[in-house]
Amino acid sequence: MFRDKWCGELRDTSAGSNVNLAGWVFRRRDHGGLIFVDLRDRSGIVQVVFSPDVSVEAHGLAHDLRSEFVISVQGEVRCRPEGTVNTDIATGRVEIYASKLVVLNESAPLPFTLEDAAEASEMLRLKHRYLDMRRPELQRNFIIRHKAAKGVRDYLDENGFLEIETPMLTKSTPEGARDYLVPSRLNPGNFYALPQSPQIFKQILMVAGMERYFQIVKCFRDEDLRSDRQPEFTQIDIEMSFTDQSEVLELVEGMIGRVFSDVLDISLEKKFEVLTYKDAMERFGSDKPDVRFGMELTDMADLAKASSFKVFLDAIESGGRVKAILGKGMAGLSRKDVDMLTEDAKAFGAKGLAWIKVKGGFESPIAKFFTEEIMKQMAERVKAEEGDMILFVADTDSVVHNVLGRMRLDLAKKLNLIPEGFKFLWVTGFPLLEWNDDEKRYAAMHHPFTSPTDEGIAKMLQMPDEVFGAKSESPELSSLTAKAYDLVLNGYEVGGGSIRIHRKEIQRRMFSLLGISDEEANEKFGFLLDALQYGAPPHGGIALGLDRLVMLMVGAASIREVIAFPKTQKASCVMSGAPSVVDQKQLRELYIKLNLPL
RNA sequence: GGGGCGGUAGUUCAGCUGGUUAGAACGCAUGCCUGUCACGCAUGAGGUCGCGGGUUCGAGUCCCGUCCGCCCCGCCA
Repeated sequence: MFRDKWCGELRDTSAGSNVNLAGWVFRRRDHGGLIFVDLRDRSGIVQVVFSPDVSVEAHGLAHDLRSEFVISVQGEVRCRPEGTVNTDIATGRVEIYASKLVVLNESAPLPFTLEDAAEASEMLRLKHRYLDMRRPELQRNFIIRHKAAKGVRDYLDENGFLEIETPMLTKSTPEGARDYLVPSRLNPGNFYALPQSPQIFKQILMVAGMERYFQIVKCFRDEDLRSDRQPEFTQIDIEMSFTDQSEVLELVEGMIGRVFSDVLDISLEKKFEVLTYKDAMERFGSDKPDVRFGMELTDMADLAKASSFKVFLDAIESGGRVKAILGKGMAGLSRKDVDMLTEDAKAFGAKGLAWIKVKGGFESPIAKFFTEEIMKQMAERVKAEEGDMILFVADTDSVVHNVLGRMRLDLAKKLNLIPEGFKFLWVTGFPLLEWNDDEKRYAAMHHPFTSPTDEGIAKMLQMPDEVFGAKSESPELSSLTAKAYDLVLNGYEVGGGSIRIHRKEIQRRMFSLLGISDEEANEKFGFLLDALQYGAPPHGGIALGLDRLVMLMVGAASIREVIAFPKTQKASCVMSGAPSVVDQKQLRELYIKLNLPL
């Protein structure tokens, strides 16, 4: 036995007792006569004193200790002498007088310091992730991640859910993200796909009468990375039978509430705020708005109409919008600052940015197009006060919302308007379909198994066949709403789900609506369609992004801080070197010939 | 596919309009030190300035290309 106590648990109540500890040398302070070592294990740090008065041998050995040597120590816990207590650490009232020291392993000098003060570059941290993970911050992240996952399991278990595994080697399906493919040796020329989510399998588990399923499971999507997106990530995947939207929301609210209270000791509001997709877009210009602060998008069309500003008038004339946000305290911005804002707006897709400063009257290049009275009403509507600035975008509906939605976030960050805390939000009533202008077809906004609303189903069943697979956008189809819902936390989408289609003929109609022929549907999704004809119960569910949720819980800026071995933006692992070339032999076994670009 | 930022000692960085021997702090090594806790003191070692090419009498610095990392757009049902 190497140890009988953890470093971080020692208090003055243990004074006088003999303990065995094991861990890493965090810091060594060698005074010649006395040597102090901060010994670290996962639980924390405790000071070990090596004195020739206690053990000449241990003291001699301690001279050669270096950072991150692995040692075990036997010694007496003593209260520290008057005036030497360290209030910065939990164990600061005691120290261990070492009677025995064993060096279990030495360590080469580290490529970077483990002290949090000087952060190493992320690449270096990832290359030596085993060192990075020794840092208390990362240890805390993984403890919280573990507790969150455990809270989820406990809660779902108590609510009658069964954790059931689904295959990792599965079938490539059209729609959605790019698949990671795995060649099949036994079936030359054929490939498995790694799951983008267990969607179809969990629906089939409902047909199988499992009624309540969950899984904490890796999913894979071969798309470009972001600070909140990794090619492999973990979902809390949930599906239940005989359910409806409100029951799913209630379940998740309970689960999240439980996790936040268990793990962070934070009690959330019992019911989360609910916004429709339409309201979210109108008010915040985003389907995943951060609602911790206001700065809402304000419609200015009626007032803009009363102006002689052609840009505004044209936008309204052609069915577009004129909306504004309030730039709190931004009237002092220089010409250059405003130019930069305009560049931002253009980068987000706007043709330009109009503005009015409230600065002892109204100051604006477009002031001449407005009466004083109109500008006064505009200012009142966005609650602009002296020193503020009103920012306008006029364009199509989607451009206005996208640009102002992004600027709202950007400016709020710059102006420090976003309060700390956790604000959950449901976004519901998503459109069922999204027109893809490049491919001249509709795509499912959520996924093709999402149920339309009841009215939507009725409409769909009545629509003439010509509507399906239409090559142009149809107002009828665009207005269909889905029984889908997203869970948003502080501006991040942390979950999404829906009530599913459980009747075969509706699923078939859905496929044809998406321009997927009966033949293709049978080939790609035949197993689901088959299953649906044998008494599939009504069902629905949700999937939550565990990585994102934990990232927000620990206050990290990137998902990589809560993943043990994350990948870089080029989806490589700098520690293992994956991905890498493989032997010709391996390729031959798989009947694969490379065709690389020059 | 596109935009932006970065790559100099083991680490974090500085290095101006091109100019002598490329610096600092921390870390590392050796020695001294019995109350430190970012211990202190003394001495010392340590550099392919990401890589390749070009301009120039001369390139860490300018130009072109390329690789890598980060942020964002597109993409992510």
